[in-house]
Amino acid sequence: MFDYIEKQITARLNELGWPIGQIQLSRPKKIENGDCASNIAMALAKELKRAPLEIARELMDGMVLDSGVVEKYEIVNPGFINFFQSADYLTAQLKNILKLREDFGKNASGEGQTAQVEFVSANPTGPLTVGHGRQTVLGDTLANILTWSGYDVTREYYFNNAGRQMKLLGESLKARYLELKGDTILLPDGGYEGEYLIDIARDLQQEQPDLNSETDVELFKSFAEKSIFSIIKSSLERIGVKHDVFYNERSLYETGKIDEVLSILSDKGLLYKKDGATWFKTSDLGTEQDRVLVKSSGEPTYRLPDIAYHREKIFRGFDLVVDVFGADHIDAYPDVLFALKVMGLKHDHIKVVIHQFVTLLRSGEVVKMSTRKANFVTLDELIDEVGADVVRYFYVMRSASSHLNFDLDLAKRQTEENPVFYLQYAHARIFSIFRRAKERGLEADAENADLSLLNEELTVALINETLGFPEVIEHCRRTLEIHPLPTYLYGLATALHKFYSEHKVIDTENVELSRARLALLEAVQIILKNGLSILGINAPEQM
RNA sequence: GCGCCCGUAGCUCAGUUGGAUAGAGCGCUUGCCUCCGGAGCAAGAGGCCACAGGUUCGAAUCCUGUCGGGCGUACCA
Repeated sequence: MFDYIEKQITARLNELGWPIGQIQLSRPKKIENGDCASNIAMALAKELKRAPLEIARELMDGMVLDSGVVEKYEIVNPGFINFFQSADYLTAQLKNILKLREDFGKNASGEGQTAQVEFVSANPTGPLTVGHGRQTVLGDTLANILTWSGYDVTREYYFNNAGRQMKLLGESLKARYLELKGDTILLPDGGYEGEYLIDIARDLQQEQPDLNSETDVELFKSFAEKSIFSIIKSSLERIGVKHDVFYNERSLYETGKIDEVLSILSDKGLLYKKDGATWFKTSDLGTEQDRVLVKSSGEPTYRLPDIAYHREKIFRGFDLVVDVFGADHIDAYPDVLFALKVMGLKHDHIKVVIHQFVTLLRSGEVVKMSTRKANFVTLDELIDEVGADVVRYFYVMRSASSHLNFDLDLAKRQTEENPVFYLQYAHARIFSIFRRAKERGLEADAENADLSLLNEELTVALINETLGFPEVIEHCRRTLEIHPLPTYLYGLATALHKFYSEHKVIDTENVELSRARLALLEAVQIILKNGLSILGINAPEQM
């Protein structure tokens, strides 16, 4: 309907020889203002130097509107043109949902294009924490949205299993291992204190009981990496996330990509040596201080492989690249983009989604989290407490750019009045009605149902609500924000519950009306299921 | 100091590219089960959209400044 009206207005503007700017159509909040509103008359008022109402009248006079789509229109103060959709249009849309079913909501905006979403990317130094969890769910859900928009999506996990931190990890495990053998060995300075390393040390002892203080730390390091990665992958699996590619930073060294970047930047005159380190002139970018790319020890900082990695992403030819980072990485990406730019690479298609921190509250107290210290809460523990569905929903129900307060006590208590259950209940409730209808010999049958019977206020409101689904998906894709989806689904569930309270669906005295209402419920059920599947949440048929 | 994010009901948060009388959940007050699942619905109270200017037909939304909170500002990742 929006497309149709936009087309008609454009045609009419051409006819009148008026300027065609951006035609903004919106869905009015109040039903008395119709189903689609245009502000075009007000927008043109200045340019045409005429009153908006007058412009609206001239525009609309002589406009031909298909009565199968638009039933009527009104021109109201201060110059809105409000369009009211026809009942035929509404029922046609409903039929469309029932025809498309699990494809309803998909669009072709990314058709034939590839997208890569990089998320999690935690180095294997410890289990995933509550903080990683947000990124995990955000990234996976974004990937789902892109899939629904037609993209061929690659989910990627970038990691580094070399360098100082991993060495510290190996040393920490070695200390724990020797500790189990009765030695009193202190953890290395800045080492990893988490209890998970004690468990891993125990496993190692089982497998290889004869290691000692002479054993090369490399052995401990690689055992720790293997063990922790398996813990991480199991967490990801529990929450329904599966990466297509695990990209090892080391490969960038082995294939010489790191050196290539250094030599290109050097040729551009953007590198210089100081105090034994190699510096990158980022001051052109506006940073106060230049950044170190290679430490005086000869080891690169994280920035250098990050640049090389993103250069590879460009070479790999993705049409869209999405990086999901936590707010603590906010300073890294401008450097990377700057480096790509000076290397003459186009990077407009690289989008960065930054999410703010998760504050975890337990018994009203803020739990500070640090992987190296022992006092963190893992994603696994969170899933144990509230379940994967609740975890996934809570992580995406808020805007990524807002801080997320995750109150564990509340999340547990909310097993009774949780928005997740509200949505799942709506879905289950529909199935319950279907089961009961079947007992009475009634089934949803859109082909033969007389959908024009669906004309009561709450019923029309519910149908209208269903039509918004594709718009929400499209909006999520465009903005790379996903919280509008849970918000939308919640509203749909509310519209359903309201409809349910007002109208009895199964009425053996009125089979025609029952059929039509069952068809409507089926449409709602399809959308709930589609929406929940994008969120990675179960849509139960009974609870 | 500088950069990014946030500031909307008692609390947690929505509010599509600027639109019409700013919304929801929780909590509080009060109704609705002989009836398809009450994990629900209805009604009520609760607001100077942090503050001050500006842009315009029109601002919670855009611009500037101020105040408050978070994150960063490493030869850690």
